[in-house]
Amino acid sequence: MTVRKDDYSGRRIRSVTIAFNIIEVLQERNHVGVTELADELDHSKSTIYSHLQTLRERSILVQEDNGYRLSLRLLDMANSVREQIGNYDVISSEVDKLAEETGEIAQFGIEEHGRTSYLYKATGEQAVETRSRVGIQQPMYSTSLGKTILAFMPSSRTEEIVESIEYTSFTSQTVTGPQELYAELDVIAKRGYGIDDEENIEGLRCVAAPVKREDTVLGAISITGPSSRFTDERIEELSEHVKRAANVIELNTKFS
Amino acid sequence: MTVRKDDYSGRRIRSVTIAFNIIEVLQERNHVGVTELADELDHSKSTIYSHLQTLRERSILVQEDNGYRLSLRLLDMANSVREQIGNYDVISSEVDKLAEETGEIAQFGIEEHGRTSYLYKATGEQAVETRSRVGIQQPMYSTSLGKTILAFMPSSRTEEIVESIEYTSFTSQTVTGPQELYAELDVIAKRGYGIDDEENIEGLRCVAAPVKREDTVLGAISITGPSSRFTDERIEELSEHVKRAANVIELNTKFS
DNA sequence: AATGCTGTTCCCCTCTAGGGAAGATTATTT
DNA sequence: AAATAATCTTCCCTAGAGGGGAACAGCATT
Repeated sequence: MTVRKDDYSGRRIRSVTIAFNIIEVLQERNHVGVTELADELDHSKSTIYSHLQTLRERSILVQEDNGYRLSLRLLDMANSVREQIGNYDVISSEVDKLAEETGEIAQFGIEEHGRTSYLYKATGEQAVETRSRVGIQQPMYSTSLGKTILAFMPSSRTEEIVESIEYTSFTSQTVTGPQELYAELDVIAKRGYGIDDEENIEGLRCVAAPVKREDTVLGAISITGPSSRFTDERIEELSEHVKRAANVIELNTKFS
Repeated sequence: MTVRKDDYSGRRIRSVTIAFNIIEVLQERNHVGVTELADELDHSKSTIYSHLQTLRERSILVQEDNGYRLSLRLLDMANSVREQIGNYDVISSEVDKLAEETGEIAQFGIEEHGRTSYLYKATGEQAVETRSRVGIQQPMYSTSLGKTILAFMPSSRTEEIVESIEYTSFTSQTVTGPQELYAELDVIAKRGYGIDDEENIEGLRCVAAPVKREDTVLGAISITGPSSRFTDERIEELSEHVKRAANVIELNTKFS
């Protein structure tokens, strides 16, 4: 297996960075004008203007009366990403089912550059609000999805990631270093599912099961809920649900 | 109302163009390497490499064993776009309903830079295959969605668009110029719904109703199907369906 | 061990692209 | 309606960004 570096080496292209800064601003707030963007990103109006024209020509954004906004073109890109991941339909339908039958939050995540990225999320009837969102990243060591993925990927890759992590304690329960994490991963590997016991967010617990494929993991599927409802017994019970869902997804992964 | 130019003036940023060329290649095919991209886009490996590192740092793409692929970050962007459009939930549920009750393809589109962009698509039981896809653009003058939107937007904007169109005949029925188009728009405005009678694709007919808001149009909702099933009577019948769906969406558009 | 792939780094030189400022256009004010 | 103040857009100058070539490094295959 090729050794991947998760640090960022090499040169950066400044104008590309500027372009994505613009896109990021537009992601948070639409109908922004040239002047406003120039002020916010600390560039001259002419610079921003040229960028906007470039992005506009590429149909990344549209110009409307009251400013620029991101275009639907991005929806097409997102679709391509979903298709490339493969098995999106099975995954989403299993996550939906899980959310419905448990009433909680169900999610599917994969590893990207040593972090957990959410591919799909469904919220059940009594689900709590969380800040997790499709497409964003979270640390691997503080989430059930991340730890579960780590526990089942080829050990060479697991080590790469574990060693490159900078550990930050989000709560008093957060794993604080490699040794502790390795121990936890062992437990998960043996038990077959991973738990997040208020390690990422105070008051929230999760259970996750890996979706395996040959000698590696495609991702993991999880359920999240408030500690009040997520007793040890309930978690064990829920672990059966996630394992079953994971299994269904695995069975539908013959090709791709 | 501000006069918008739909032609592309001003300077372009070359490196941003290169970056999006890379993204476009990656959209069609994942796990592409540096060398391959350099060949395909006709740039040196070092150039492509720097770009890839930049995009990687921005989490636009991920580097895996067998090459680069677009990251889930794009799903997050797509979500922002949907949120910015507003009323996405009502729109998608109405389109779903429409597809289900008619068994055909139902779509919702908006205008972007004088073209029709698809925001949402649902396919019913007996739906035919089409190349339309969420996020992509089609001409306004050859689609029921586009013509319907044109028919109900402020006339100043309609003119701007109609005049800037370059007319291409996709089928023998395609509208061929401004005069013909204006006449058609009049009919649509009076009738309350628009029709595409094999004007965009041979063998396909569509009906669309506008989703209005104050003095302008948010977009339009349509049903598409094979001419064999879409007799004039059926179309008139279906027009009621789309008008009803459009109305439901309108009623849910108080804010935003 | 040798060859042929990849990805990565280095350096040079050109011309890109960022910035300032002035000109257009539209909006707001009086 | 004229005047003012915002925008957006264009133009030009010049520093340094970034594209390219080539050499290097790391794997894989033979």
